[in-house]
Amino acid sequence: MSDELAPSFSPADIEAALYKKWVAAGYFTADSASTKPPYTIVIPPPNVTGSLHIGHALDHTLQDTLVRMKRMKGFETLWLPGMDHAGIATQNIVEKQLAVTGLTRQDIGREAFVKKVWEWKSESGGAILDQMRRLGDSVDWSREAFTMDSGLSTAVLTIFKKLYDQGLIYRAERIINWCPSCLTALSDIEVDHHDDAGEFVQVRYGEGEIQITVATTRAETMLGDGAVAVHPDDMRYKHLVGKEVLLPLANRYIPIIADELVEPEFGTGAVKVTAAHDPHDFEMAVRHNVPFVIIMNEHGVMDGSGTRFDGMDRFVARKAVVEALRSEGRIMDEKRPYVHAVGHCSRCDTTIEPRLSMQWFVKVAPLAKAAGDAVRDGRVRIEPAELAPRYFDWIDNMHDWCISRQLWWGHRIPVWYGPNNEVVVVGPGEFAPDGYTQDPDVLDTWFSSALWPFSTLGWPSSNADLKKFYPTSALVTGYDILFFWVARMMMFGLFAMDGVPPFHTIALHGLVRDQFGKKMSKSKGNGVDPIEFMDRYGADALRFTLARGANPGKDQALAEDWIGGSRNFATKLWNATRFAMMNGATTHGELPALESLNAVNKWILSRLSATISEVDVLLEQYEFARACELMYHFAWDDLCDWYLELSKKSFASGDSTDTKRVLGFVLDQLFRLMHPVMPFITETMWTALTGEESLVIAKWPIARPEHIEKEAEKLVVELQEIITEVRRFRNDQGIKTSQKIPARFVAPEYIQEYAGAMAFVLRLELGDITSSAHCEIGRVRVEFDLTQSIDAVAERARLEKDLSSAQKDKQTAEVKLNNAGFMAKAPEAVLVEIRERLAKTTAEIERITTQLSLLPRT
RNA sequence: GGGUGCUUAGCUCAGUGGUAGAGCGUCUCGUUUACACCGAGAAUGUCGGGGGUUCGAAACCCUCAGCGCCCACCA
Repeated sequence: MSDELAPSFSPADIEAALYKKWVAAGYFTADSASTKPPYTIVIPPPNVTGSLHIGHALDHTLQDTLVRMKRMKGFETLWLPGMDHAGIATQNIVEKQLAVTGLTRQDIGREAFVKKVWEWKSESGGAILDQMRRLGDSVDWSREAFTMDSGLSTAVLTIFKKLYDQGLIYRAERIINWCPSCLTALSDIEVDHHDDAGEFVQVRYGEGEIQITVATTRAETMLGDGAVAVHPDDMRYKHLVGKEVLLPLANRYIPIIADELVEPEFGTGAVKVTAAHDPHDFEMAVRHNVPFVIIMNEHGVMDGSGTRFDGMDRFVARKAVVEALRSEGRIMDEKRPYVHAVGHCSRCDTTIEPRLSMQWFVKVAPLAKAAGDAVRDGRVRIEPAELAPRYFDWIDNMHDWCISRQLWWGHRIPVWYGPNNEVVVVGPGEFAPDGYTQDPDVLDTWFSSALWPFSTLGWPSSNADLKKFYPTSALVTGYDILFFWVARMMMFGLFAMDGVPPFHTIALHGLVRDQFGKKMSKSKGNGVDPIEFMDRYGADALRFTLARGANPGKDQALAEDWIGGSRNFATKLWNATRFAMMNGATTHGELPALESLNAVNKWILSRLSATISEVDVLLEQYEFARACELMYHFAWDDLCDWYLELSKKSFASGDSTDTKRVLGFVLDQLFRLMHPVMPFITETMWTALTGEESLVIAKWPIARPEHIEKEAEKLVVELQEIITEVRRFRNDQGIKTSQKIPARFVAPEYIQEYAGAMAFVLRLELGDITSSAHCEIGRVRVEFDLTQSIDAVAERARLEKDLSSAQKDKQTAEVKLNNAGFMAKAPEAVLVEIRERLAKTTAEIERITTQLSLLPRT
């Protein structure tokens, strides 16, 4: 125990030292044999860029806040940290690095490439871990990094086989989203739709008797047309159905079919059917036996149409095809630009090409039903509830999930093919027969991520961890990955764990925006760097800022000023604690009997208890912003601005035994309460104050109902009003705060008792004086002996302002009381309040008017 | 196209029926025995527009306008 705190603190120093101390003491390590109730929290896989993103800083701040609180409440807490994040982003980064040496992944081969990714990943992953530790995360990192070739791999094999055996995984040739740049299939949510200025051209097919005009935005795909479709009831085209029409440029004859899917109102009412390059067309083609003509390769280059367009890029071909058609006089109409939604790869923004190919899919219907029901029937809560409709909307209308990716970085699909197209799905510990070859594709990263809540606990083997910590208590994450990750964990959790959902609560927070509420982006350069802010303001300041801005499900704007404000708050607390300790604040000994305390001490205890109970409720409801707001105002306003000020007199006069003990108690409790949001500085101050081991393992503060003291609160509010009024008077009179004024309180006994304390704060010298000026606040009159006469103009202005505000208040009260409807229907409590207001304002007006009349004319 | 959210002080945002709030910024004063990363005081809003419900609306309902986000295989 150090007897005093340094005049200033260095965040970097205390952060590094304390983190080491906490880890060494084993505070963060969960023990599945413990008998405490479990509190498990799932945290998202960190990103792969090698540096802490502000969004992750927010994630981890909120998660760690909950974990620290729960730990103090006596729970056995466990984080489920994720380090495994396969997929395109990682692969792209390493491929780019490789490209610097002039090589491609094909050049060095699959094995060498994967090894290279691992090397890079452990490096960047390690960097992120260090950065999160700096933030103060109390993650049990001994469970970190379930890797591709350890526990998670077994889990992937197990669930793949289980799904396959139940017919929930299948392989099929379908139209999928293909990125010609990443060269892989993508799931629906990896495709972003945004408006592009394209073209919309009407092309006349056929010759002579049999002609029909179709409309398209992708003219080049006509080379792969297998039919033209119209609506069955469309009278314009009824006579053509069943006939064959000449396909220009390709010089083939294709049938005209009728299908309900066609909108007669749209375009010309006739649609070209390109079975292999459009999902809609694919559906119709299956129904009508239209052939699949593939005319483009995986790079988006025309290939296989047997025309002169082969070898052209798809966009070049589009222009060329339109030109060729124009020269044949077949373009009947064209709109350019034609703005319409086009799919883009969410990673590289390349325009998605729908492509017919053989892929693996998860049949989601039964899984999604279960995942929706778990929330519908209340077994899983989504916080805030407003976001639940978004979840239902998505999960109830989900298409089958394409899980194969043509990448090298990820879990290999555990399927082997025999020489005669035999298919063997390989489970854990199983092997395919000799001569079989494994599917070259890997699984979508969210496939393995979906296993997180139970695979990290050792599933599929049943052990103590899994029994104790599943289902998890909470998932705290941004709403942006509700579909990517959350919904998929729900589906797989329910499936693998016999219908038990993976979490009790899904708490969704918003995203961090820039200071003007705009989305952060690299191209705009408005991103913020959490590391830089921690360097400059400390981890506590960053954490408190993020927590203070976190309203459930709502985005928060973040600027450097905000963090500076939190740092100021930390400094304020530091100085207040230093002052308290210099004046002998202590946590030793019994708290004095309540009845024996003065009103100021009673008041601060009452405020403390109220704050504790409100903060506790708010944190349990994931209302971080409101909780922080209460702590902030209790600490700064109630404690620093009023309690410490009002206590200075007793410290100065040496009559402060009660106050020392009460102050020590309040600080002790406040630090416990704030520890989850400002772990480092509270730990430092608390251990200095109490001499005890650590706040991490201290008990969470409990509100004491017996400390709630309405009378004391009322009295202190009165004292505050008096002090504020005298300060106003001094200010308006231009009297320096440092100048002492002889004064006297004319007040009821219960106020008079605090005259000394107030005089100390107000720099008044109490004594028998000749009054030359005074202030009146309700029943209290403060008289001053001013050496010079008062500034009557300033005083008149002050009083007139008070008068007009009192008159306004009186008027609104009168209007209400004269309103028959109000008198008849307003509740009694409101009536009483308004009557009191009327009485009070009436007295005020009388008092001020008298004072004004006594002022010398100027 | 379908959802959904927002619009409150200069800026960013709280506020789910009873006299409009916070942080930052602004103005004035001030180094008094914790703190200038401070203290004291002050200014600032027909709560997006228009209707309605109510004794009473920033809040509830309708409508219009603007902004944002999510979802969407209309060629």
